[in-house]
Amino acid sequence: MSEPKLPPVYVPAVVESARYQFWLGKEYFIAARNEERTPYTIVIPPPNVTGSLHMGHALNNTIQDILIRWKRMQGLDTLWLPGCDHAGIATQNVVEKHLAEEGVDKNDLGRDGFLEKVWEWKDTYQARITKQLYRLGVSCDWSRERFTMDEGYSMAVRRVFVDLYRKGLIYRGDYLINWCPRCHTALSDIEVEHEEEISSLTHICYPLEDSSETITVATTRPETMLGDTAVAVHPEDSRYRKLVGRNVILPLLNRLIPIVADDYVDPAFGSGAVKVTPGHDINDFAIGQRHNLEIITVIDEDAKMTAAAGPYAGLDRYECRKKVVADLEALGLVGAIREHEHSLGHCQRCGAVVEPLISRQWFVRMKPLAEPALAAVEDGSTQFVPPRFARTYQNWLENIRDWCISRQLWWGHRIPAWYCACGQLIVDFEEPPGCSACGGKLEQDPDVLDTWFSSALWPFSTLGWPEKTADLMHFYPTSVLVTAYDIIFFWVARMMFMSLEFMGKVPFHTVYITGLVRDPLGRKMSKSLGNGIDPLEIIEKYGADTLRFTLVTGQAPGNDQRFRQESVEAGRNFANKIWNASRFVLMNLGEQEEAAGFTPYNPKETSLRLKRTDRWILHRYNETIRQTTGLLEAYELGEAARLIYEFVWSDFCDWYIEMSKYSLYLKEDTLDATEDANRTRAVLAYVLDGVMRLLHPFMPFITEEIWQQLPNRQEEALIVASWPEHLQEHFFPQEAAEIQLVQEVTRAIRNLRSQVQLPPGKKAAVIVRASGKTAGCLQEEGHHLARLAFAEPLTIESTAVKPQQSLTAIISEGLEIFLPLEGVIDVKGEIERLEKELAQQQADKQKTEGKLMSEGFIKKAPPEVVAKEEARREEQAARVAWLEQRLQELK
RNA sequence: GGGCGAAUAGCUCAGCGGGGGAGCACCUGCCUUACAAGCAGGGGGUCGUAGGUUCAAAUCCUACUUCGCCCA
Repeated sequence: MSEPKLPPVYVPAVVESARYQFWLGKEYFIAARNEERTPYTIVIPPPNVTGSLHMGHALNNTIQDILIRWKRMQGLDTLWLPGCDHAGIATQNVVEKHLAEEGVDKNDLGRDGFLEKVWEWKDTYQARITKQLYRLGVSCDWSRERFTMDEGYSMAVRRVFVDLYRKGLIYRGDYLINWCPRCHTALSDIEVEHEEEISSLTHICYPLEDSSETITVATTRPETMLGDTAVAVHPEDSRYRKLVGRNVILPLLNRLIPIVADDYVDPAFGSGAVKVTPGHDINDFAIGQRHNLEIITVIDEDAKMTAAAGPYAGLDRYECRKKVVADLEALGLVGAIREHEHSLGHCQRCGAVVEPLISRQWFVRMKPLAEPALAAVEDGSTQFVPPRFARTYQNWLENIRDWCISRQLWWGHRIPAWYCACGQLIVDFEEPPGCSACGGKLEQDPDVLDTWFSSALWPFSTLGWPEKTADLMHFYPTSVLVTAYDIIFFWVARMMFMSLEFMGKVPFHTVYITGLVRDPLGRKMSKSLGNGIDPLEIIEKYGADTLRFTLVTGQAPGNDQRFRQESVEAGRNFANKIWNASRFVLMNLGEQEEAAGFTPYNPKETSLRLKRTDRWILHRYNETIRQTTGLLEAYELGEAARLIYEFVWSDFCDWYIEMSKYSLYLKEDTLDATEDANRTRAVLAYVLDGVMRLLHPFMPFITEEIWQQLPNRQEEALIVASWPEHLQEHFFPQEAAEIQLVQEVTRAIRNLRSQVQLPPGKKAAVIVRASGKTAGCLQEEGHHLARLAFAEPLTIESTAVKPQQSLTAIISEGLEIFLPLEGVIDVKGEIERLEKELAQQQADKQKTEGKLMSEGFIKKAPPEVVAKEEARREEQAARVAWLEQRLQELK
């Protein structure tokens, strides 16, 4: 063995940054755009430039990197396109807050001055995010990095807007929209988050006109009564049928409003009559439309009461609520006030209670766009992984309402619409020189577009659209989109319909949905809770590979995971295990590099005489390749990682490396011994090389680092090395079964030894009763039993008899193990142990027999299953008989 | 009100029709020359409850219970 080249503990910090620079320098991440090769494209879900990356990003980008690195190794023309999102409201809020801390109001800076500050912010944070992604090890093509407000992208946004407008799919009008009084902008329906809250349900009596009767309505928002323009009842409600068509006098303002009949009203709720405020409630707005009701706006953009609220004008909506209730009480018009749970809309970005308001905004007509998007998922052009998320997507698109896309913000894509004092409206890509009707001066719409309007174009506009660039022609449609389930509506669905509308093709064939990364208690990580875990901290402490491995093994597609310190440590231990296994192999190859006669193992043309253990590990390795590749194809990344873990730790480290020591440490200077050692080194090196390949997508840094130290490399870097293939040459089921037997015998001996607390390392005689091929195999591999179970001297005979005082075990019929223990044996303990095993075996045997007695089973189960049960019965019967006999002998 | 998910070892989770696994934790013994971030051995589960389908159910179906999420 040569001097160790590697330290005994893996220190990620030493290798990671240098490795990333190496990959970058060699331009391995840059997509070749080779027309001959099959493209494989992923566009990154662009992180918001609001701040830094969180665990969700770490998970999401790890998954993308695994897919990209795997496909790159498979020889596909891979492109992973990175970039950031300008994140309209979110970024504007963050920068406003930041400026406020410095005592600066955005209005003092003015629109242009403020935007300058936001651009500075964007530059800082995009750079920070990029650095963080570097640390994670992602292999994005940085030469193609995009931003949702860069020049080309902005052009694409304008093209889409103008095109949709000209097709009649974008319109402007006065409708009830969700207004955030804090952010001072309109929001789309999905930017409103509903929360269940307990509030008061106030019953108010409205006096009828020309009568002393009253009709009672129930509301959680008494202040909106100032804007009521009707009272509605259900048409079938006998209590109120005679009142329909009559008027009530709206208290406080003394307006006359009609009683109308509408199916929407639930007769069982409250009093069965509802007040109708078309200006401040979405359902009331709908009723208003059906009955041609007047719309009165009583709350303004600051959530204060308007002049229409008469004496209440200028009051905040909540102060007004109190005052209205008090005034009504003074008039004796308030009935019961009950506690009531109802859901209340909050602004997604700032948490303020959203106010439904009538406002003039721009909308996208959704029906015609939603239909093809639904069809594409219906016919499988785009598939969700796991498939259940397709239903989420469908439900949303099937019930979709028009999309309010204008935002009263400064940061974002300015709406390409210009107005003239003469009333002319011009929508165009570029600013028109003057009014097309009167030649007058034009003014551009001050509003910007919903961020998601531009994000929806990400899969094609990042590739150069509307130009027909070579990238667009080659890399579109993209392959897989990796994202969390919470933005299926915001982003996935919108990319679908925009891509279908403008590219005529789905943007990706697969949508891989991840769960959320939660804190150890299962709570969502959030700034307000302060329970977030910074991925960078984990990377600094444990390394990026460890973080990646932890995240990917902790997840199953679509399921949330908890991020726990213990799991990270398990990942760290695995990295260290890999490191040390590699150390072992490299240390043993060290002197061999200089020595003559080292033949690297080549499965296609080998002169090496493979031994049973070699064939076994090659067989297992081959199986691992097949299964790993299959799991990756099925997007079961966590399962794939666990499978490799199992192979590396158990098969390779615990068994093959341990067994290899026999060949490597034998210092006999014979031709055979030298050949044996050389062959073992070659196989060790071959399998280690393969393991590095299989693990590379998951743990890129450590694998590249180790791989670079392997001798006889054909390729220049692991990142561009080939993905291992399942080889017919490595199909050795016979040897695999034989070594499995050796393992079972080893474990049985170890188990017997530990019964009597024989210290490991202390040699003890073992007698094995075996015959035929089994005996031959154990005889040949006997040296492993001697090394791994300290079975020395070892006797293997078909006629072996149990020594008087000995512990015994049975592996299978005719394969028995005796551990002679002159004077040491604890008879009572041994009887207990055997009785326990006998009970177990008898129970198992009974179960099997029950199955085989059943006629249905014999008739209907597949023959191979029946055969398996029959074999099991034989085995169990033999064991039971054997155990009974041993117990007899002991008693 | 509609939809979805989860319920499996003490904890965190895989598995999703033919005798239930992992990591951590626990018990016992080991500083064995790759690794104590390790090695070897061990204990521990009527797979939420009740029905059903099937020769066969943790796995498929139905209902229910608890928890969580999404939509209205």
